[in-house]
Amino acid sequence: MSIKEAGLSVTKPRLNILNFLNKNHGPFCAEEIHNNIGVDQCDLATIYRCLSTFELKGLIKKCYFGDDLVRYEINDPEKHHHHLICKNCKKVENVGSCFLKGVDKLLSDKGYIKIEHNLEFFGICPNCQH
Amino acid sequence: MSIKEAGLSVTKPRLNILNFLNKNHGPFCAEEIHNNIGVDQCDLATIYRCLSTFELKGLIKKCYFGDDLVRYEINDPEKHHHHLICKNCKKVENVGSCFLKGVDKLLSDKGYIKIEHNLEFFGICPNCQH
DNA sequence: ATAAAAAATTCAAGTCATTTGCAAAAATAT
DNA sequence: ATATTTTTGCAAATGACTTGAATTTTTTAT
Repeated sequence: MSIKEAGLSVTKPRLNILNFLNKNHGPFCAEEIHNNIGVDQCDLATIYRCLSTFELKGLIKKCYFGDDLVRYEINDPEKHHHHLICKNCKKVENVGSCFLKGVDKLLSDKGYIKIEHNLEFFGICPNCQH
Repeated sequence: MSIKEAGLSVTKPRLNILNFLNKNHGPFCAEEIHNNIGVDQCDLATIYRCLSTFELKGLIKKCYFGDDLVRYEINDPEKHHHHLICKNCKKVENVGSCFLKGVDKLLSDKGYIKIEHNLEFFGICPNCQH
C-alpha cells in the first residue's frame, strides 16, 4: 500500500521513512530510522508521528522485542513471519511460520543456543463482544 | 525457590512481593504489585529493584504484553504456559502449550474473536558463542 | 495556476515508566 | 554484639515517547 492509497498526504519525511523500511530488513525503532534517513531530514517527533499514523493505516506493524523500544516493519500479510533475536548482538533473523512443528529444533539447527520465545495471544473475550 | 535459596537477604518488601506473586494469578507490573501489597509498605523504587533482582535469580520472569509496561510472574518451569489477553478489558488467561496444534482454533473455541499473537524468539547466535 | 482549507512539521515542553546516587536502615557474618 | 554487606528510601535523573501551538507544506477548490 502506498502513502496515497492509505489516504495520507505525501510528504518528504513520510516517503523517506517508508522507503527506508521497504529497503531494509529487520524492524527498526524510531531513532534508528531517524539516524538512517538523516537526522537533518526531519525532527524525531515527526518520525514518531509518521510511524503511529502508518501503523494506524496498516502500512507497517509494531514489534516488541522485550526491551523498552517499539520497532516497526513493513506490514506484508503475504510474508508473515516471526523474529529470532540474538540476546547478545541483537541481530534479527526472520523465522517462517513452519516453526509450529518443532520450534526449538529448527532454531538450534541454525546454530543458536539458549533459545527462548515470548508468545502472547491477543483477542477480544466473550464479555467484551457486546 | 525461596529468597534465601536465591542467595538474597530476606527483607519485608521482598517477602511481600514474592508472597503476592505466589498467591495471585496473572503477571503484574511494578505499580500493581506496589498497590496490592500497600504503597506504605515500601517505596516503588524498591519494587523495581526487587523485581530486577528476582528476575536475575530466576525467581520470576518478565512478560511483555505489547504496551509499555513490564509485567512479572512466578517462574515455574513445571507450569510453562502462554497468555491470552483481552484487547479490551486486559483480562489474562493462561494457555497451555498444547496450542501448537491449531492455535487460533483453540482460542476461538474459548469464545475469543480477533485473535492475534505476538511471537518472538530469543537466543544466542553462533557468532556470539565465543 | 492561485488562493483557501486541510494536514503535517517543527520545536519545546511535558509524560510516565523505570533507573540511579547516596545516605540511612536493616540483614548477615564474625 | 559489632562489623560488614546488602537493601531501602527519597529525590533527582533518564530516556522513549507524546503533545501543544505556531509555521510550513500539501491538498483541494476555483
